[in-house]
Order: sequence, then C-alpha cells, then structure tokens
Amino acid sequence: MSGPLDYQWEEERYTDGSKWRFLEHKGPVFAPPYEPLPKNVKFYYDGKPMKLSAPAEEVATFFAKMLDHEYTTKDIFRKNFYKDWRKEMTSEEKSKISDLNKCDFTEMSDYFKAQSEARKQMTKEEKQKIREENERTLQEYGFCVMDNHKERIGNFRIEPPGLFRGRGDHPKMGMLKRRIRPEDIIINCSKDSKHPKPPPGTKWKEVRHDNKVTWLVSWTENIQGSIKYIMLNPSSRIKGEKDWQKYETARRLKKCVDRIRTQYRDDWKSKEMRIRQRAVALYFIDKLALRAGNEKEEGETADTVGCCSLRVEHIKLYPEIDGQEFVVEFDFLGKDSIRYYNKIPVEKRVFKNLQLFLENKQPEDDLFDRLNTSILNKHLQELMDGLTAKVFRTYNASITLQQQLKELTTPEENIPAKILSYNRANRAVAILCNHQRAPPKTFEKSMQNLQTKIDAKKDQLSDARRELKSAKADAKMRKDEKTKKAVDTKKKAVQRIEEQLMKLEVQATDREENKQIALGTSKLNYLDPRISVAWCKKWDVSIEKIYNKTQREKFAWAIDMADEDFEF
DNA sequence: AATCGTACTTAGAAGCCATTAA
DNA sequence: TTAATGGCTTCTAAGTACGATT
Repeated sequence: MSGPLDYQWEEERYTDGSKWRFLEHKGPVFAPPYEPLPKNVKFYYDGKPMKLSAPAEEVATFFAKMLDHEYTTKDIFRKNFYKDWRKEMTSEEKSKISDLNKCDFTEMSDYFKAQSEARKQMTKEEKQKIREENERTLQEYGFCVMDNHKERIGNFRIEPPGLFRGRGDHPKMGMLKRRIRPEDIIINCSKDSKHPKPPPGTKWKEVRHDNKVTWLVSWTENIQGSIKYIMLNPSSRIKGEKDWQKYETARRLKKCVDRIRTQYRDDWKSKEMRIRQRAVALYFIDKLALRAGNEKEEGETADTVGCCSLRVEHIKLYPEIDGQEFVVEFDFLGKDSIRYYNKIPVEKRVFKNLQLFLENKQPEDDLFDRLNTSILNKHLQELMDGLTAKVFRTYNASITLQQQLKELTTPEENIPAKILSYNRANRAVAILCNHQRAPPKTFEKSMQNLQTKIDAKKDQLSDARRELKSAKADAKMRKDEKTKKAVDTKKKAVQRIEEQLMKLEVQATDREENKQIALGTSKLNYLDPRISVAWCKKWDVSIEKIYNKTQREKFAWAIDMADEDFEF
C-alpha cells in the first residue's frame, strides 16, 4: 500500500463507469447515546418543576441548547419544534404541557453552559486524554482502503440528533432531526472486503456492493427525506481526479467559448421565444456567473432561486438610469439565502428581450417560462461535450483569477505585497461568484486593534529614524569604526521596522477589503489550483503562503503536475 | 415533458484550537 | 498565566446534474 504522493493521476481510470475494484472500511461512528440530566437540573412548566420522560427530556435539551440563538424566537421554529416535541411525550406529558410559552428551559440551558465552561477548564492531562481518544477513533474509523490506497474518509461520524436549522426562511426550521440507528444504515463495500460490523445486537439496513458509486455509507434523513452519505476526503484519489476533470472541462470551454457567445447573441434574435429565453439566460450565466437554478418543491425549502428559476419580481428594468442605458437590477435570494444584488447595463437586444418576457406577467411568474435547467443543459451538451451551466462558473472564476494575477502582480513588490495581490485576484472572483459572509462580530474591534499596532509601529519607526540620524551625525564627527558600525546597525533597524509596518498596513488593507467577502469557497471549488501553483513558482512565493496543509492535500494533484508555464 | 430518485459538489456558520497579547 | 483573537476544521444544508419512470 502506498501513500498519497504516489498516486498515478489519471483522468479516466475505468472505462465501464465503475469507480473502484476494492473497498474496505469500518462503517460509521454513531452519535453517543443520550445521557439523562442530573436530578437537580429541572424543567419547569408554568413555574412548577416537572420531571420529563427520557425521550421528551432529550428533545427538550436540544431546544435548551439553542436558547441563546435567534432561531428559538422565531414563530416557525417554535411551532415546528413544539409539534415534534409533543410526539416524543408520554400521554400524561401531552395533557400537562399545552403551551410552549409556559415552558422554562433556562435551568437546562445553564447546566449546558456550565458543562462547556467546565470542559474549557479541564487540566492539560484530561484534555490530552480526550485528544488521544479522538485520535484512536480517527485511526480506526477515519480511513478506508480503496483499490490500492489507504484513504482518509471525509465524514465518518453520523450526524447526531437535534433540531433542524435551515438557512434563511426555512419552513422546516425547528423540526426534530431524529437519531440514526444501525437499522437505518446502508453499507457499501466490496464483496471481497472485511465487512463493517454493526454494533452488538443491531443490524444494518442493507449491505451492498455497488462499485458504480463512491460512497461508503448512506442513510435517509427525516426532514426532507433526502439521502446522506459518507464519502472520502478531498485529498483522496477519487475526489482529486474528479476535481482535475472538472477543470479540464472548464479549459475545454475556454477553447470554444467565443463560438458559444457568438451563437447565443445570435439567438437573441430568434423567432422562437424558447430560444430567446435560453440565450438570455445563458448570457446571464456567462456574464454574471449565476447558478443554473433548478426548480424546487414549493413550501419544502426556503424560497431561493438561480438563473432559470428567476421570477418577474426579481428584476427591474431601467431604460435609462444614472447616465446609463438599458440597466437591469437583480435582487433575489440565491443559494443559502444569500442575497444577490446587482445593477448592470446590458445590451439593447437583451433588454428588449427581457421587456418581452415580462409582458402580461405577475410578479410571482417565472421570468423564463419556456426554460428550465434540463432544457438549458441539453442545449449546452450539444455545444460541447460535458458542458453544463455550472462549467461557466468554473471557467469564468478561473480565467478571472489568471487575468487578475497577471494584471496585479508586479516584479518589484515584496512577498507580503504579492500575497495581497493574490488575495485581491481571489477577491475579484469571490465578488463575481457572490461569495459573501456575515461580517465577523469582532470586525470593528479587530480593525481598531490592528490600527493601534500600526500607530505604535509608526512611532517606533520615527524613533528609529531619529536614532539613525544622530548616529550618522556622530559618525561624521568621529569617523571611527565603532560609530560606522553603529550607523549600519541603526540602518538595518529602520529597514526592519519599515518592513514590519508595511506588512501591517497590507494586512489592514486586506482585512478591510475582505469584510463581507468569503475567499474560501472560490479557492476551494472554483479556481484551478494549477494557476496558483504556477503563480507561486513564477514569483518564488512558497506554496504554503497560499494554501494551508488541508488545501495542499486537496490540491496535491495540481502541486504535482503544474510548472510555472501552466496556462489555464 | 413532467416527476422522482440518486449521487455528487458547493456553501456559510459554528466549533475548536493554536498563537499572541495582556 | 490567562484571555482574546484568528485561522483551520468540522458540520451539514443546499445546490447541480442526470438517468429512470410515468
């Protein structure tokens, strides 16, 4: 068996669609069983203490643990929780408890806070013991053997029970996410492997041997009824090759994107409405890096959209505004209920088409009523083998990084400035892809702290300069070796402090510009890592400055193969 | 052509932990 | 030594895509 460095990176390993020949693993790690509360920690109903049955108590603790969170103040959350909680109650509890507002979970909540405080206060030895235990679990369950390699598993722990927290305005927030038992679990491994054993006295739902898929374990979750999987870590061969393939597809798009653009511009003039809609949608996907926008079941999830599912209410048309013609204003919630807001001028033909699409429609009607993702992707497939809507996002993200790096990097800047340039290029992509984050709660304070540091450094610098000056004067007078040396030392000190100051200032700029932007998602999922590897080699920046350990493991394939001439 | 089921990628937030400042 | 900070890891929700079925 060999380590990750001896992968033979190949794009197409098997030609029959199978993903592996041999797969052996230990199965999942289950959530620890529920530990009842100590007797002195009470739940109160209508001001009176009330002992709950274990199942009702467990669900109550889920709520208690979230008491400080805004979620628990939301009506839908409370309603969903209460409904599911009642299902766990005994009939006696059901008749006693009739109003969530009369339930007092604060003692439970305080207990958990005290516990987490106690965990922080543990001695070094106790913490070490826990760490070792975790390490043992990782060694036993965290790896599998796929074909000839020992591979790290991504998520080998089963999700513990709790209250469902959706993103945004989710109609199911607060529902009980039930505990997963061995009887819910499907195991996937090869026939000739040592099969994982279910915990004593239990059985798996099923053991199968399907080598057309990459997952090791699956179960069906009870909120949406969707399937959850245990799969390999991004560092694994199977994920790495897939990732590589993704970027190769995007590079193929690069070769034919001009042709495709010409074609969709032409299609804006089509006689057929469906073709015009397809062409305008594709233009948005290409120009604005919008997601495809699959249909979603209404009422089952938060109301979010992508390109194909945009509704009339999500855009506004301005024939003229702020001195610009044909402006479209987008305002909608995308994936994870992140707001997409953009006001951009478009070509006249696009504008006229949009006006046409809006005719006789209500705000809640689909903008592209003759289009969906499957129609669009079928069309794209005809334009290029393997082309789908999301390839445009990958392509535009990667090509933007490459262009920005070329534009922003200058030979004379030092390493911190180079890193700033890199981050700025990365940021351009994050903005394109609308990767946002909530500004960190401590943002203002941490900026202030940094500014304090900068001010202190500036004082230090002027002191050092003054000292240098007097040392020079001294040397001029005395002209001996000792004072000359002193000048040299002072000079170096000034230089060092200047460098430190510069570094701090760069850091401040970087952080300020990054306030609401998340760089991680594009770095991890959209930017061909070979562009970054090549940039590092070209400018003699060590790869550790750009990628941390986990990222280097994920991008091992790219670090292996890209040289400084790599072009996306 | 609509619907469903499945498998996989992409996503931001929370939690954890090492480092640094006080 | 302790507390604050920030980076990294973990978690799991929420997307995309596609083949099968009706």
